[in-house]
Amino acid sequence: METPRHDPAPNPAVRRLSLYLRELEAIRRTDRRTISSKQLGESLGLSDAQVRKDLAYFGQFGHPGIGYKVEELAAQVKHILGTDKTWNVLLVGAGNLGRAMMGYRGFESKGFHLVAVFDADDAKVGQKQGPFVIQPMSELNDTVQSHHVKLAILAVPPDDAQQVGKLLVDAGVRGILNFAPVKLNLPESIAVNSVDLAVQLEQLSFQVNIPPQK
Amino acid sequence: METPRHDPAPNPAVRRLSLYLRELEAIRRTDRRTISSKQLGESLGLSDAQVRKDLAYFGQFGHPGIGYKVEELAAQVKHILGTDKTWNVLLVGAGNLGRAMMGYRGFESKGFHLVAVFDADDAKVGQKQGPFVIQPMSELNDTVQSHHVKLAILAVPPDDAQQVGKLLVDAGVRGILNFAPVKLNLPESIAVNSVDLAVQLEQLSFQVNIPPQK
DNA sequence: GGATGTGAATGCATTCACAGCA
DNA sequence: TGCTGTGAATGCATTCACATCC
Repeated sequence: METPRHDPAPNPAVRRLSLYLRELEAIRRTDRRTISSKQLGESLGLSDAQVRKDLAYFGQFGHPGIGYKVEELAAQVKHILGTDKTWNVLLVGAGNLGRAMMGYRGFESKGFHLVAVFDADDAKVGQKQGPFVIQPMSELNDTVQSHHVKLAILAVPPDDAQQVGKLLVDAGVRGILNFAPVKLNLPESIAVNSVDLAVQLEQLSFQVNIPPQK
Repeated sequence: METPRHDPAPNPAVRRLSLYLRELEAIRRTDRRTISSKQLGESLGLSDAQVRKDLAYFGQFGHPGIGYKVEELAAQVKHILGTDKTWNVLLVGAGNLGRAMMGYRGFESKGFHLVAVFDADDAKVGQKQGPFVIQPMSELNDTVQSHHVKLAILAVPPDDAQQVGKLLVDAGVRGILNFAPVKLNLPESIAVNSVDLAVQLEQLSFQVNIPPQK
C-alpha cells in the first residue's frame, strides 16, 4: 500500500502538490470527471509540463489521451501528502491569532482536527473559547500522548516561541506551524513551517514599489 | 536618493531580505553594533556566502574586515523593501481571521498601518471591533482614494475572494495579501501573496510522514 | 488526435574560492 | 587577520520536445 517514490522529489513540487489537491477538490464539486495537465496548470498559473513533471515524481497517475481522473488523482495526492487520514493538532497561544485558528473552518475538511488549546497565561487558562477550554502548559505532555498529537500550531508572542517550541518537541510533536516572527532552533528531524504576517506585507511593499518590470 | 540596483534580484533573495531585517532589528536591541555575514547567516540557518550574495544584489553595504553595521544595514534594507515609510493598509473580511488581523501587533512597528475594515455582510457593517467600525463595501473606493491605500488584506470566504479581489484592484489597490484558499486571477501588474493555512499544515503532514531522510 | 511521462537542454540559485580592502 | 564582494563552478528546477499509448 505504498505510493512508489522514485527520486527525491523537489521541494517546490511538494508545495505545489497541495495546490493541485485544492484545485482537484474544487473540480470535484463540478460535473467534470477528468482533467488534463494543461487545464490543471492553467487554473493555477503553471505550465502543463510543470504539472506533469510534479505528479510524475510520485507515480504514474495519468491516462494518455485522456488526462487525469479527478477523483482518482485527488485520492492519490491525499495519500502522498498524508492527509487521507486525520491528524490531531494542538494549538498553543489563545491570543488574537490563536482564536482565529480555533475558529478556522478550513482545517477539518482537509484532515486536520484541532484537539486542544494551551496558553501560558493563568488568566486565560480555564476560559472557554467556542468548544475549547484553555488548558495550562503543564497538561501539554499528557495531551500529546493521549491524543497521539504529531502536529502543533504555535501562536505565542515572539519571546516565548523558542521555549514553547522546545516544550512541544520534548512532548513528542514532530511538526510545527509557527506564526511567531522568529527562527525556531529545533532538531533537524522536526518539520517547521513559519508564517510571518509582517514579512508577507513586506514582500508586497517591495513588489509594489518596483516599477512593473514590463 | 535611489538605492542602486544592478541585476534582476532573484526572488528568493528578496524573501530573505525580510528575514535579515527581522534579525537586524533584534540585534539592534542588544549592544552589538556590527555583524558579519557568517553570524547573520547562522542565526537564520543560511550560509555566509548566501547572505553576502543576497545583500550584494542591492548594493555594497558591508565593510571588509568589519562586517555590516547593524543600524546602517537595517536602514538600507528597509529602504529596499519600501518600509522606511508607512503604508496604509485596508482589510476586507471581519470574520475569524480578519479580527486577528485587526488585533495583530506585529504590523505597526514594521511600517504597516491598518486604516479601515470592510465586510459584505450587512449584519457586521456598523459594528465596532476594537478601534474599527466595519464599513460596507460601497465605501471601499472612497477609502482607497482618500487614504492612498496601495495594499490590502483579503480575509473573506473562498467563494467571494475573486470578486472582492477584482473590486480592490478596480479601486486602485496594487498589492493583496490573500488568505482565501483560491488562486486569484488578477492583472500581472498586481502583486498577490497568498497564505493558505490548510496548505501549511499539509506540508507538515507530508514531512512528518516521510522517514527522516538521513 | 489528444494526452501522458521523460530524457535532454536550458535557466536560476547557491556555493566555492579567492582577490582585495581595512 | 578578518571579512566583503564577486566571477566561476556546481547543483536544482523548469521547460522543451518527442516517443509512446489510448
